[in-house]
Amino acid sequence: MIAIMRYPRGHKEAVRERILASTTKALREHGLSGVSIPTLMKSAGLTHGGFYAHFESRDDLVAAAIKAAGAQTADDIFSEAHSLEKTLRLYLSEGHLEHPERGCVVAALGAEGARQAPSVRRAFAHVAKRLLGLVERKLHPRRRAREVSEEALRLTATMVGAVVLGRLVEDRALAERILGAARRSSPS
Amino acid sequence: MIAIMRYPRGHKEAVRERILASTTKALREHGLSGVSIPTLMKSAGLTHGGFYAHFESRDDLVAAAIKAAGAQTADDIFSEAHSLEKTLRLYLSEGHLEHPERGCVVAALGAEGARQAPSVRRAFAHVAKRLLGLVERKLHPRRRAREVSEEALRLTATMVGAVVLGRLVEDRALAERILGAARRSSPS
Amino acid sequence: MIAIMRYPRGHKEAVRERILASTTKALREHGLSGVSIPTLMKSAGLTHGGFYAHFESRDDLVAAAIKAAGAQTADDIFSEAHSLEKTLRLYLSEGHLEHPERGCVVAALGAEGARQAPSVRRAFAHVAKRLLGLVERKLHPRRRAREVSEEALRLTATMVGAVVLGRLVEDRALAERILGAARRSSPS
Amino acid sequence: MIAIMRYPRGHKEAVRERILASTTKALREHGLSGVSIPTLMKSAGLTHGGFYAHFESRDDLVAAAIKAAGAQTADDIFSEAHSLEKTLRLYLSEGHLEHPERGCVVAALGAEGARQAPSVRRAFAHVAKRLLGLVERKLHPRRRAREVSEEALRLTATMVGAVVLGRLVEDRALAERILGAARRSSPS
DNA sequence: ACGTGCGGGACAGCCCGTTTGT
DNA sequence: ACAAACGGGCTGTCCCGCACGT
Repeated sequence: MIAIMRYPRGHKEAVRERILASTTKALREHGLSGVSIPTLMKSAGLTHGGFYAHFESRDDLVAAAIKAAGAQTADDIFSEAHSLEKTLRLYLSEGHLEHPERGCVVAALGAEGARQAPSVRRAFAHVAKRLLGLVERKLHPRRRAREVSEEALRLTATMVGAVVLGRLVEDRALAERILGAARRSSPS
Repeated sequence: MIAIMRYPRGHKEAVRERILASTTKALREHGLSGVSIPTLMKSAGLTHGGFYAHFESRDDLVAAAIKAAGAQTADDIFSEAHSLEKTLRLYLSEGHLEHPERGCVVAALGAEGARQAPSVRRAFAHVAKRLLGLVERKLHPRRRAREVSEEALRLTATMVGAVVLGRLVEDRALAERILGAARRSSPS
Repeated sequence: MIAIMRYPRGHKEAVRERILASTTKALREHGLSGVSIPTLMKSAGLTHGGFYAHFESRDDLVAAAIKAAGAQTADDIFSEAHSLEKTLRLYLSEGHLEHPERGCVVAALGAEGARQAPSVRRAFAHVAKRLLGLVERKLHPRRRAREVSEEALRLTATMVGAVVLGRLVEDRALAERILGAARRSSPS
Repeated sequence: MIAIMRYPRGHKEAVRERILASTTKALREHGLSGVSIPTLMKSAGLTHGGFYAHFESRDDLVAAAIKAAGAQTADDIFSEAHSLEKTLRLYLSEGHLEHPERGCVVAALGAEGARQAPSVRRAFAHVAKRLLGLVERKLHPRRRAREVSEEALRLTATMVGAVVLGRLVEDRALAERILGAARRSSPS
C-alpha cells in the first residue's frame, strides 16, 4: 500500500525530519491540541507505532517543531537579505494571515504556548526572544546592545498583535486595515 | 410547555450563569481545549450529565463564554469611567499577564480562536471588533466615525501583541519591558 | 450497524453481565492473554470506550470472569442433582475436551492462572478450592470434615490432568483412552 | 557457500543452544505469551536482531523449546536410573511446584499448548506422548505393548493435574496434601 | 553471524462529547 | 434537571519481523 522504502540508509534522520516538517506545518495550522501523533505520522506516511523511535514523547516533538518553525520563519521573513520594509511587508501581509502553516509560530500559537509543559514553554520562549532579536537587528543593524531596544519590543508586539487580530476579525477589509496600520507604525 | 416547576423560578437561568461564569475563567486560564464539560460542570457544582439542559453543545457554551468574557473585559479594563492612560495601565500590567483568567480573551485565546467552529469564530470576531471600538472611543471620545481609526487599530494590535509576547518570554524583566514599550506607544 | 439498544433501563448490570458472559467463554477458548478489551467489548456488542464504566481494569474483569466461569461449571457439571458418575461422565467427556469455552476453567487455564496478578490468582485459587470441595461432596455426601479427603484430592487431580492431557495429545483415540482411564479411577 | 568463518566452528550451534536453553526456562516460568524475542535474546547475551539467523520464527523457537524442555524433564525426572518411586517423589514435590522453570512443560503450559499454532501444538503433543510412554516404562519395565496401559494414562493424568492444582491453590499445606495424595495413587 | 534500527500493528488505561432515559 | 452509559480518540508501550551495516 505504502511505497516500500523501508529505511534506505541509516537514515533515521530523514524520517525524523519528515515528521518534524509535517508537525511544523500542522501545528501552526491546527493548533497545539489539534495535532495528534497518529495524524502526524499518517501525514508523514507512517503509522503511529514507530513514533517513539524518533521522539521521546509528544512534547519532545512539539518542542522541536516549535523551534524548527521559528527557524524557518527567521529564514523566510526575517532573512538578513531583507530590508526592514520587506520584512514588514511579508509579516504583515494577507498571505501570512491566510497561511498560518507557513507563518510565524508566535502569532499562530502564542497564547497557547504559555500553557504548555515546561519543555514546550521553553521552546516558545526561545523563539519569541529570537524574534525580538531579529526585529532589533533590522531596526538597528549597527547597534550591539545587550538589550533589545524599546522600539523593537513595541514593533514586534504590534506585528504579532496585528496578525492575531487580523485572523480573528473575520472581515477581510478590516484585517487589511489592521495590517496596514501596523506596517506604518515603524519609527523609520 | 407549562411543566411542574420543581425548582425555584429562575433557577435554570441561575445555573446557566454559574456555568458560564466558570467557563469564562477556565477558558482563559486553560485554553479552548483545556476545558472539558465534566470539569466545568463539577466546578459549577453539578455533574456533566445535565449540561445539555443549558447549552446546545460545547461550542454553544464556548461561544457564549467568549462573549461574556469580552463583555467583562470591556467593563473592567475599558470602562467608560477610565481614562486612556488607566486602561493602558490596566491592560499592560503584570497583573494582566499573570491572571489571564480575569483578562482579555483575545490576548488569552486569540490564535486559537481563528481555528474554531464558525459559531465560536463569530464570537471571537465580535469581541475583537468590540475591543477595537473601545480603544477607538478612548482615543477619540468625540469622533463618531464609521470606521476605527488607524491609530486605534495599531494601538490595539500593540496591546494584544504585548500581552501575548509578555506571557511567552518566560522572563519577568523582559516581559515588563515589553509592556512598558507598549504603554509608551500611545500617540498622546 | 449494531442493534441500537442503548441502555434500555438503568441496567448497567445487564451490560456488565453481557461483558462477563463473553469473557467467561472467550477466556477459556483463547486463554488469558488471548482476550483483549476491544475484542471482548466487540463481542458484547459494544466498543472498548465504555469498558471502564463497568470494570476497574482488565484484571478486575478477568478475576470476575474466572469466578463466574467456576460458578457455571459448578452448576453445569457438579450440580447437586448429579451423581458422582454423571459428573465424571460430563467432566471426562469428549464434549468437554472440544468445548473448553463451556468447560472447567481450571483445566482450560490452570497453568496460566498461577502467573497472573494477585487478584486473578486469588480468583483461580478460589475456584480450584471450590472444585475440590465439590468433588469431596460427591465422594462423601455425608461427611462434614473440615478438610478435603485424600481421595477427593487425588480424583480431582486426575480429572484436571486428564482433560489437560487429552486436549494436548492431538490424537482422538488416545484422548478418549485417557478420559476413560480417569473415569474408572474413582474408588467407588 | 563456503564463506569466511569469522566465528569459531560450531559457534552458531552454540548460540542456538544458548537461546534454546534460555527459552526452555523462560517459557515454563512466564508462559507462552510471557516470553518475547527481545527478552529472550537479552538473557542469552545477544540482541534481538540476530534472532532470525537461528530460528525461522517465534513459533519455530517455541516448538523447539517445548521439545527441549520435554527432553530435559525426561532426563531429570524420568531418568532410566530412577525407580518409579523416585520419579513420583521428584515430580510430585514442592520443589517442582515452586520451580516450574526446571519442571515439566506439560504441567507448566499444558492448557496453553492446545491453543497454539500447529507446529507448537505438535511439539506439545509429542512431549505429552513421550511423557505417557515414560510413565508406562516405569510402571511396566518389561512390557512391550504398543499401547500405553490404562494405569499409566491415569497416573500421568494424576501427576499433571496434581501439579497444576498445587500451583493454583495458593495454600502451601493444601498443595502438599494434593501432591501427597497423588504420590500415593500409584497402583503399586 | 550479529547488532542496530525501524515499521506496522495492537493494547491498556484514560478522557471527552453526546444521547438516552428517568 | 440530571445521571448513566456509549462511541471514539489519544498516549505511551510493547512486540514481531525484516532490512540494513559490519
